Amino acid sequence: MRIYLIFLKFESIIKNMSQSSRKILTEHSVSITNPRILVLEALLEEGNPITIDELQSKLEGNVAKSTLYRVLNDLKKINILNEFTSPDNSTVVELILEDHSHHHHLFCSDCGEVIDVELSEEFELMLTKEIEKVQKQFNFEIKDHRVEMFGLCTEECSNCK
Amino acid sequence: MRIYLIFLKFESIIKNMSQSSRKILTEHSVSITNPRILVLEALLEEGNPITIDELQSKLEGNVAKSTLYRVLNDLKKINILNEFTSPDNSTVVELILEDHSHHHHLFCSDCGEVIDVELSEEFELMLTKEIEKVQKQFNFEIKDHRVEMFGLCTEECSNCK
DNA sequence: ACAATAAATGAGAATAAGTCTCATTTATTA
DNA sequence: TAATAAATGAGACTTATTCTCATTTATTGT
Repeated sequence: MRIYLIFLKFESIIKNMSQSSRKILTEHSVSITNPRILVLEALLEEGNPITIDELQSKLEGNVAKSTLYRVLNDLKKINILNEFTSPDNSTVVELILEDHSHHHHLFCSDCGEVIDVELSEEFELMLTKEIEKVQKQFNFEIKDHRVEMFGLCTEECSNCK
Repeated sequence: MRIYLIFLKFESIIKNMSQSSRKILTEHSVSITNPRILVLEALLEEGNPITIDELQSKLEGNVAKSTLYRVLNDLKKINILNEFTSPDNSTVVELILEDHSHHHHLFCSDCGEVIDVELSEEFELMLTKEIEKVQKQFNFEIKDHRVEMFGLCTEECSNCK
């Protein structure tokens, strides 16, 4: 009975992933296709920034390479995908979910993991003020910003294998 | 006479570039070769982050492509070159000079220019505190950080063409 | 200053990430 | 459900970067 309940819960998570994916696509008036659902599911399941390589292996050959890149570009176009480069020069990709607020990135130079980090409101406020100064100084209109932190996970770090 | 003095000054800047380049190489016990001097001179002359493409055209074919990449890797190894990727995915490179203090980057999504930005001491202090918190939270040893700002230069911006 | 040795270079081949093409398949809509 | 437009897969193509190897250049000890 217990196991059955766990199974039900698990199944509903899977179902939700697929439903969330579909919802995301319709909300952005993008046609619902299998590769798009698979890519979105993989990204939702990961829930963290992920390299293209990792994404490709998650997809287990179910989406052609050309299609994968096309789908990622589609997601970028509707502004729900963030793409950046890790210090070891691999392309990292992550879904921008409404409920996942503004965040920054922590890179482990050892295992390559990328971790989402939220900084204090107090800090963000101060950063906003700094950015205003920079805008004036350089006559820029700053649209976005990001703090990147580089380091090493220590032995006990649960985020790294 | 005036022109001659200007010429002398100009010549001494050039001479200094070459001498600085040599100094940098000897200080890091890296053998002094023509391509290395040419690349260092180009980077010193630029004084700002520069894309590989721009660097290549500055070198006017005087350094082979393979050598250019090798020299850049040499400079990275001795920790005097910083490499990162701009939002439009081109590789950007910049010399780390002792006198050029800790700084951040401002990217123009329009013209692609990358500008070095220093933020206030007050802000850096606060960021350091935030980073300490992150270190504890994720059991990380954070070695470096960087604030990236993305935006558009306005029409009057002197940094963009 | 010079010869011997080790290191660096140039040219182009090799690799890998990402894009493009085009014939086929799939989704949308009327 | 058929017609049409859009998306896909397979692999060719492009471009950034690395690698290879024969030749050139720098370094070192004499």
